[in-house]
Amino acid sequence: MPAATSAPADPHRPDAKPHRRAGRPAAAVLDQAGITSAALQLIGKSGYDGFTMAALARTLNVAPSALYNHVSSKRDVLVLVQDHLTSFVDVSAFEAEPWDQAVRDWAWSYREVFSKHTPLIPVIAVLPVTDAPKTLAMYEAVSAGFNRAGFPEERIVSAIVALESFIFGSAYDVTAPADIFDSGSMAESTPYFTSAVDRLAEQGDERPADVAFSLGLEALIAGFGAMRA
Amino acid sequence: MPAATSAPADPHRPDAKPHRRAGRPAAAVLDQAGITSAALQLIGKSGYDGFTMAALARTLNVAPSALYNHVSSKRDVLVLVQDHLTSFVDVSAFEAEPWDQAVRDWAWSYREVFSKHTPLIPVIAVLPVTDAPKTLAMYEAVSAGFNRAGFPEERIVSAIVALESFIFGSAYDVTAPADIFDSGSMAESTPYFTSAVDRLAEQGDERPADVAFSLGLEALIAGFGAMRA
DNA sequence: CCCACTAAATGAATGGCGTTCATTTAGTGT
DNA sequence: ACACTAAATGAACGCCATTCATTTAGTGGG
Repeated sequence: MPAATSAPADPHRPDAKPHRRAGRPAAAVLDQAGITSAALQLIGKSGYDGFTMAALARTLNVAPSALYNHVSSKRDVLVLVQDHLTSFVDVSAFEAEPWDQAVRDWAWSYREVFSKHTPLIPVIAVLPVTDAPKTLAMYEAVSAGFNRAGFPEERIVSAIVALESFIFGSAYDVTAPADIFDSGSMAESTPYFTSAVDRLAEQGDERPADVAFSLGLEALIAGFGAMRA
Repeated sequence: MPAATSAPADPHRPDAKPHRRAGRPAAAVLDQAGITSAALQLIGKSGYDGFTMAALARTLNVAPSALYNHVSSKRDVLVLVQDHLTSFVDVSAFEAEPWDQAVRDWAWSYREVFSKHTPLIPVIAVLPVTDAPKTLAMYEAVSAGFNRAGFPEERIVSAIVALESFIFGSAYDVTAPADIFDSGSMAESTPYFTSAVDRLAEQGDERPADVAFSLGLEALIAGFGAMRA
């Protein structure tokens, strides 16, 4: 049985090889890194609908069943992709900017990355950090930033969870159709809402999803910022 | 072709029948309301994994293909279920409580309902309101409450969207495993985060998801509350 | 009264999916 | 040269949503 996703290699010792009791065939066509990048490519080209184990195997010139020597399920592949994507989330501001700006930069970057991968959100949201080392690394960077900014330690995790929840929900908004709030023929029975929608449309040309995200994010930053020592 | 979900019957005239040019068979075993309630029951009993068109048809004593006379896809059924569930979200506080308490009550109720139905969230989040009359009614009640409280009209929709995003993301948290933040063997390489997780665990016995939700919600309420006239 | 018309239900078929498994292939250390 | 093993194969399996030609059974108009 191959190493499962839940026991990833220690990134600090990439040479570390699992204990083996006999010879190992050299010509390994497949490995988790290769599967991950092929999956990411395939998703980029065909979307999540076109992302099937058969299609993934085809891009790797391999039989579908061969994948199961390196991965225990399709969900496993999604977890690998998710963790890889998380390394694209920019946490650098936590070492260069004041706390509020760091949170802002991180949150926008986080939403940006996953708004193109909303089918992963149900997976991420309930995934133990043990199964996602790069995600864990992101949490570490953010936690360190909160700590450095004098944020009360017992609330750090809750604040991150709250921010993340808002970010995930907002990632969906980005993909919503532009006319999602058009009440159409029922407009006359919903005067308050219809009027509010019209007023929004009159506003600047900024994307509605961006306006809502900014509004909520600034409220969260202000509210949490007041908790610092 | 049967009436689609996107053209629901006017709730104010339940007797209104679509124009027909010839006789209509009386023994209609199936209709959208029956399908919706059967679907809800089935989901309650078997979860979303057990919710298949075949299983749904079985509970209605009907062939799977018969469903397609009343519904155009499985997604359509999910939309019906979603809209029905939304009528369980409590918006009454907007007519009885001050604005901040009304938002609080509504948000907790909203999260409560959909935390048991997270597979619907990807559907709701991008669903045009036209296809979901009860959801539209909820927006109307909330908009009216914001208006009455002196909230600037051009920001009402953005505020609701932000709150909703936070609620949807938080609904996932409720279903996450308790040990989701256990960094396990990698604890020593993530000292800040591990320490923050430990500190959280030392706190009261309130569910972590509830603490995070409360933290974020209060920040949003405070931030948005300051915008009122 | 019955006939033309229709909505609704049927059951078989389709194509795709994720996954399993017995088997084969091909390197490796002893 | 042999024992051992990881990895790849290809054929199956069961399940899924959906389609479609056909049948069933009511109804209003003549």
